[in-house]
Amino acid sequence: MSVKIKDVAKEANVSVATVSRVLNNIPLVNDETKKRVQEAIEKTGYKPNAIARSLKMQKTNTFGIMIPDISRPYYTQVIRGVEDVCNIYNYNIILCNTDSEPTKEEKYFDVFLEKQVDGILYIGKGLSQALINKIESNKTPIVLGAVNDAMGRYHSVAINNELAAYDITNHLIENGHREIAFFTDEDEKSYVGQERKKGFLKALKKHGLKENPIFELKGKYSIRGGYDLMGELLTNTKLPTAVVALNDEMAIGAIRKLEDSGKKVPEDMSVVGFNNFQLSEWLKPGITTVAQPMYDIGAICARIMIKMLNNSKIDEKAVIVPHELIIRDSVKKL
Amino acid sequence: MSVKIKDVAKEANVSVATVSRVLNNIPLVNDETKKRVQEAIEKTGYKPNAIARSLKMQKTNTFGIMIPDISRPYYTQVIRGVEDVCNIYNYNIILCNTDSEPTKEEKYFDVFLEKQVDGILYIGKGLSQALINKIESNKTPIVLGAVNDAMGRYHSVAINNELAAYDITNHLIENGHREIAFFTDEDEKSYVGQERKKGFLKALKKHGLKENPIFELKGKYSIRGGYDLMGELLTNTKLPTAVVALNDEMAIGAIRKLEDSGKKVPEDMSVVGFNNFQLSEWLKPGITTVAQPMYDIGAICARIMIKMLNNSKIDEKAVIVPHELIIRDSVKKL
DNA sequence: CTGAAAGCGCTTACAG
DNA sequence: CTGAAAGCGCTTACAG
Repeated sequence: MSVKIKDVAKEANVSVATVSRVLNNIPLVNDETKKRVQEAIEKTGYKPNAIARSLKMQKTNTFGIMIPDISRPYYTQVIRGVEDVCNIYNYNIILCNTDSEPTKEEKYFDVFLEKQVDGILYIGKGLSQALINKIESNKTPIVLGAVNDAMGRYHSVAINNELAAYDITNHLIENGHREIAFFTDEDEKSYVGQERKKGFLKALKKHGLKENPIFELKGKYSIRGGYDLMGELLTNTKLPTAVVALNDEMAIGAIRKLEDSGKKVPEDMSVVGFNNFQLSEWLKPGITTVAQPMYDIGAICARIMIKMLNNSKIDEKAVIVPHELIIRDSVKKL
Repeated sequence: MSVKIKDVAKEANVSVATVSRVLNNIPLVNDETKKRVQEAIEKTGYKPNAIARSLKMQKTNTFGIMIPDISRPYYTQVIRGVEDVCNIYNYNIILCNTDSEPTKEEKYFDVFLEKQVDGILYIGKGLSQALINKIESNKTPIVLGAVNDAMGRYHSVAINNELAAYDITNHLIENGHREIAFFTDEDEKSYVGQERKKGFLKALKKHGLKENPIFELKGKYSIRGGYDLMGELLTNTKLPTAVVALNDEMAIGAIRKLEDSGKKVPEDMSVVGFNNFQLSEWLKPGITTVAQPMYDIGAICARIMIKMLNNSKIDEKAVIVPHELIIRDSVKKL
């Protein structure tokens, strides 16, 4: 049996109330009593029971965080950011992989409530209506990472996805590209996918270019996904001179397929990605991409959450973090 | 205010004991009463409070898991394995990044105890003496993932690291390599590093080859680390024909440095890695490596933990999962 | 400055 | 089959 506060109290010859006070650094304890209690704690090897404390305090110092898939490097960095600030403020996190499936998101939301988390961090493609209903019928604070809330109801931290897509498309156009393919998410409801599509189209429009529907391909956010999509694209008789892939893994797959088909990047086709995957700088060709401050997104989410719990004032509801166009070698100047 | 078991009881006109019984599927409840309670639960939208339950039951259904760094892909897969089986059995996990630093490991161990986790999963380079002391003065079950316990005290799940290193070194030797460099961990205490070194030396010895201390270089388990190490290696006047890097990221970095120095892989030097990093098959050249079943390691760890908590019999203390030599294009036959 | 007591939201042995 | 009550290990308002 482990030692309880009662045991410490007995050892120190005081009441449990007093022990609790020294544990929580409540000032009005006599210095000598305090020392006696501290010695008793030391001697007994007492460790407070966080569960009991949570029940009494109605606060668990735990966040629930849902992400699509922890084995994807993008999310992994976000989580590290969250963890690092959580550690500073003594919060723990419960992690759930949703695979971006709304039913899993809903299930885990309920799990979080049962576990009495103090706040929920949502990272995913966007809130389903069912999830919004759950959020609304509940007072648990929520913050969104890597997505914005289209309606501006909840706190969020993300880059400006539309602008990011605009920037990289613009980069292509300024390098003389006129026919540009777009490799996007197979999930039409993806908020981020939609935003980037908007930015892509806006850049086209600004330069008087028209979208070619044949060049918009939907697939998986993976190397294999990009590889397959490029396979599809190459069946066309007319080819674009460049492709915008919605993440770097897709871009890597697309490049590999091009090379396997005897084509060179960027000589025969330019390919750009998104997210600045850690490997993207090491590959040949280095991949031109848009970097997101993933670690910061996670860290800021956690900070906002903690502020909400402390009822501190939070400056802006939707925090936009800066993206950065990273130019490497996968784009040819025409 | 959220609804409590008391509110449900009132609604259904029964005692809280009865509500608790239907919640926990304890059979001896009248069918009709049961239905009334279920309706009341539905109506009030009651969700049980897991914290209160944990306090009473002395069981949190939570595992603490410590890993070096969640942003490294190797660990990320392990975690996914853990999570997936935890979900099946309704366990949650609290995650901590230790960066393989013993002081952090010790700190988080205490955090886990305070949080009353039901079990601890240790993933790291090996147990420090201080950590062992903590484990011993405590009854919380522990299982080790990706490392073995040299003394056989604790349950563990890992590949046979010595044999894996032996196999891949052997592969090099059978391809005619006689001078082989070894890129290893800068941390001498790494248990895994030591085991692999043993296997490396054993393979050398078997073929009557001698170790060349100049060719053993210590560095970081990252692309940058491999890049730098290769830079160091290349300062020698005499060069090996092959290098064994202790992970694929290191191997990728080494290859990049070779290429940046105008050398070709595998023509000028062969390079092999470890772990079968997801990108290793997509690169040119494809990297010859040893695959570990990372997801399975995590999943099995979790299953063992759960068995321990149920006092089920567990067949073996140290589970060895199979590794696999994956031959791609980074080794030249001499 | 300190202690006795209530209460956080559950579960379960006991009695009926 | 069901309920009253104790208790899990804490914190804190209240009284002294």
